[in-house]
Amino acid sequence: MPTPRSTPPAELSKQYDHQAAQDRWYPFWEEQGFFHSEPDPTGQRYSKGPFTIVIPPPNVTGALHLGHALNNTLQDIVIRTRRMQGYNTLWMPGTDHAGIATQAVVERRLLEEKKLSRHDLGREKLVDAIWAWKQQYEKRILGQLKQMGCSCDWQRTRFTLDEVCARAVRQTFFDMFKKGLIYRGKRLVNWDPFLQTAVSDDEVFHETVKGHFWYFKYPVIPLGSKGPKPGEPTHVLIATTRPETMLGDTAVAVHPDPAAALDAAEKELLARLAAAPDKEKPALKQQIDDIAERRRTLLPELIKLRDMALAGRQVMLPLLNRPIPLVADEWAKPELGTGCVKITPAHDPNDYEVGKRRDLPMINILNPDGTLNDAAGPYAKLTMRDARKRIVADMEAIELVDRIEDREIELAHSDRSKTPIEPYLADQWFVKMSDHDDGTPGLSQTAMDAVIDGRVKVLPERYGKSYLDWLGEKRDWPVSRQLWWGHRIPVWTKTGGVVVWGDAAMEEYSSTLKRLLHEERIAELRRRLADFGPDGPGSGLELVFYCVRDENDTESIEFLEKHRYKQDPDVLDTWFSSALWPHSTLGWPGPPQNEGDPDWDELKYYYPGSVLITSRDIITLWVARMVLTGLFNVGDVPFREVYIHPKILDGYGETMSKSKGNGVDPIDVIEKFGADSLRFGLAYTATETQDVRMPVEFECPHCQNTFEQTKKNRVLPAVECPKCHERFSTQWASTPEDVALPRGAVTSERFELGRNFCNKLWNVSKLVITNLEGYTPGPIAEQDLAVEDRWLLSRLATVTDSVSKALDTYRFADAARELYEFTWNEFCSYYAEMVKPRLSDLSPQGAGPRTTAQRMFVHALDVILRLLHPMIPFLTEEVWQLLNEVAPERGLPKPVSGTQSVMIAPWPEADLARQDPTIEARFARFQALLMAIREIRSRQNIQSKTRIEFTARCDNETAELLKPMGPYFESMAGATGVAWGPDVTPPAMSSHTSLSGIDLYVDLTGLIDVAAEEARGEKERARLVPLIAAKVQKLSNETFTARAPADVVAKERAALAELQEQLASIDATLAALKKHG
RNA sequence: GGGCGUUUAGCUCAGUUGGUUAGAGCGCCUUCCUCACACGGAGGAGGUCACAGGUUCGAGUCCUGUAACGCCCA
Repeated sequence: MPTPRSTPPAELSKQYDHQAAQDRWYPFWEEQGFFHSEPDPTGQRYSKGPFTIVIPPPNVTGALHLGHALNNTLQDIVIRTRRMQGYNTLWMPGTDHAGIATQAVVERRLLEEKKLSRHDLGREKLVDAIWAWKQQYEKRILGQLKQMGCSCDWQRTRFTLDEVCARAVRQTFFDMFKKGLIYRGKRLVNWDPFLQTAVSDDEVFHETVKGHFWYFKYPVIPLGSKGPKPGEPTHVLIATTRPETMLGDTAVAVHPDPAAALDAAEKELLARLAAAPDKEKPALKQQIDDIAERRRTLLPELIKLRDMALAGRQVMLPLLNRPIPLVADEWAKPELGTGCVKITPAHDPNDYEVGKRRDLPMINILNPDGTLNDAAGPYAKLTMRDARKRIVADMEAIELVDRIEDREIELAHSDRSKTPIEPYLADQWFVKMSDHDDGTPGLSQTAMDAVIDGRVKVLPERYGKSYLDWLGEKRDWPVSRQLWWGHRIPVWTKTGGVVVWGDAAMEEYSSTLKRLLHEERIAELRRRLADFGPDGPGSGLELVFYCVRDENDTESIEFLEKHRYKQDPDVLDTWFSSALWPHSTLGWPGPPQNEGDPDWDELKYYYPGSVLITSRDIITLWVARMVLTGLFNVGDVPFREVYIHPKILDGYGETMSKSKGNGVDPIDVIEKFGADSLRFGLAYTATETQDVRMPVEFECPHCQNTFEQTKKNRVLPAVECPKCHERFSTQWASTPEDVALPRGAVTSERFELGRNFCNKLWNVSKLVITNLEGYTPGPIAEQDLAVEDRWLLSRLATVTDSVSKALDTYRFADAARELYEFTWNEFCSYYAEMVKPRLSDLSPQGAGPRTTAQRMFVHALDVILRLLHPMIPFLTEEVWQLLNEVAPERGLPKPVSGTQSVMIAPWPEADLARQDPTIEARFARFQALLMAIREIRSRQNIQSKTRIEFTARCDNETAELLKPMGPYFESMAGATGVAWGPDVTPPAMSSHTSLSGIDLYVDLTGLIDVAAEEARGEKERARLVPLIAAKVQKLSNETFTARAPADVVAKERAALAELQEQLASIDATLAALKKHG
């Protein structure tokens, strides 16, 4: 593809056309192959070696939002910078299948649109439907990334469910299984009865709902037939918010030392009371009184019950008439409720712990669909809700309900289906995270060590702590999900019926197995069989687990299935495949087996990656797991550095999300402001703090008016523009009339900064380009450099150096701010203005300076473009291509040909030898004087066309420095300097400003507004007098002069002298004005 | 309950190891559509740096406590 033509210079528009640049240059980059990387193991092409980033794969549940835009912009800035710096850069892109989230979205639509459940549809068809969704959103997401300008290696795009990733998942599971790091066990999970799957803790939200506390009496079973012992309670009183769970009760607990527990609770309350603010005191006192009351009324009975528990006594579970033990356990808090608590180990997390401690049976009363199972006896097949009604009624009928209280309850809901969660005991697969029995580090510890010893650096550092805290708990990782969309667990299980264990049975199989399978797998099978003796694991029904490594090992699978082994129906947690992302995408466990698989060399060349850039909410779920699987599978960390960037919040400090309606679609921003503005705006806000607030606004599609998005209007399906009063639709539009309205974009004014900056850069580029007539490339002789040239080269060296350093250390905002300041306030406001006279001097004697000016101007722009390219790639490319036409060879000290694209241009080197503090100081004086003249013009209301004259009283040295700047005062302030030096006489009618070391007088004969001058003088006086007083006091403080460093004291003295000088000269001016007035 | 963070101009944010008179963008006011740019130029107003103590010659910056807000974990 030939290089597309930029717009011809003569036709350059006043405003930067971002759309045209994006359309022109992205395809160009892609087709030139600039995004693609190939391994270069010998280092022939890239002496600096590889620089690798793997994308945090966005999930295919929905389109990208602004948080993704930030994440990917920062990655692109890093990768583009490194590419220009000469690294062999690979940015590995792809998407994540996000099992539960995606399946939930598709299921919900299925239900809404076709009134079908997943069971109506069946596994295969549902999975097909989800794949169709995935195709649609993957395309959308990758399209969004491209519109943002992301320079990913698209040829390598991966998806966490594709063949390459699946192979890695199977191999990892197999290896962990073989090493005994994966096991199956019972665990209480958050069961979503609607979706019929376990959901993780992260997918649960709590909501306060109105509920009740039911007080039930469980009869004590008397000893023998004589009835209760004298003084012994006949009933135990328990309170519950979920009466239906009593069907699964297997004990009632009482505290083992209720007196001590009350004392401890009281002591804690007293301590809190002592420290509490007054307004909280009454409530605490009330609680303390309550404990005293309990000690009198409740404690004797609790002690009796405790003794009965220790004696092994039982109570009768009403309705089911099942004897259950009284147990002594700390979970029963004597300061709360009735002091006794029913224990339902299979349906409550705390009770589950009690059950494990006290070795209680765990009775599951729930079917996966949320109805009760046979364990519920007469209540089987009822829903939980119906069962509750029946049970309460039945308990009342047998007079075992003591009382019912109203109460607010924190009820867990599934984030995916919005239905209440049922705690549910289920078989789950786990990855063992704790250390090994022999004391060697387990998976958690290896990942912790990598951060502790610095093999992985977490930035900003504080996030290393959350990583270590979380891993430090070494909690086993539950990896099964009862879903249909995901990596199926590669374990075949033989259940029920045929009970097979021990060597005899093994013999029966081994001859067949030997023919079919690897030796090591047989050994593994044998070991497992031996481990599972007659008592092991679980109920004894599931006995043999067989893990098949290779999905295509149809022989093994057929063999297993012929012998009535069944594959586990569950799939793996999405994070299991995401954890492998940094090495699976590079072809682990290679070498390649199928045509098109990534070459094994790639892992060797690109792994470990250089940096992972992500946001803080997945440090634990994802980052930690990538580190541990990387170490486990590859033997090395997945990346050297982790950079955590801030989160984007809306104007109210709330997380942006589609469900709140405050989400900003990056595409809306791109359409309105351009991708460059989006990127620059995001980089500008990416500081080291945790959050970025971004006020959100609607844009009316009728009149383009923008107005604030509020908590009220952001949930409306249609909004009326407050200006033109026309209506437009939002993301919530659903009725035909709302949908028919034009859609209003949701953006943020924060991106105006980026747009304005781009426009400024565009225009100064235009200025350069249109002034290059007759340009010839060549070096510049030192003596030909003007003051502003040397100043700019000095600044350019400094800026190049500090921007490079900022980008190296992920200080994106610093880099963006510095480039903004430099480009706008120095390059545009000063250099461009100062170089104009030379450029427009077409006389023969002007030819030399003009040539120098052109070479300088184009060089500076060239460097600025390269420094800004990673942040604003499209605009810089557009201008780069224009420069390639009008000044194909350019640059200092020696011109070189502009590269085919700015994205492959070399990163600017800071020429620190050009830093010149003297010239910068001189320039600063010039700027101060210039601004003072402008200020006088303004306060005297002098027309811009009116020329003025000024006199500067200063020392000879300053005069010599500033005199040569005369022409710039002419061109930039319309002012002529008529006299310079210590002995000048101010004009009779003049306006005066006192600067440090310079008294400026602007001749205002016939112009002066005396009142304005007096006002100004008085104002200055009012400002200076207290400053001087403060300084005098400071310097008369002997401890200050004695203890502060000498240079600080000297500085203060000098400052005081100067202030006093300024005050004196203002006083003189005021006196003169009075005389005239 | 534990951890992390934030609190600086009307709004959104900078402010490096404590050291001149605390900065920017937007908004606001005045003025100018002058041949790169009104998405612009020139000028201006606006802050007891959340609060209370402490360390120090000196605190927006360091320490302690308080309050409000946010995020993560339990």
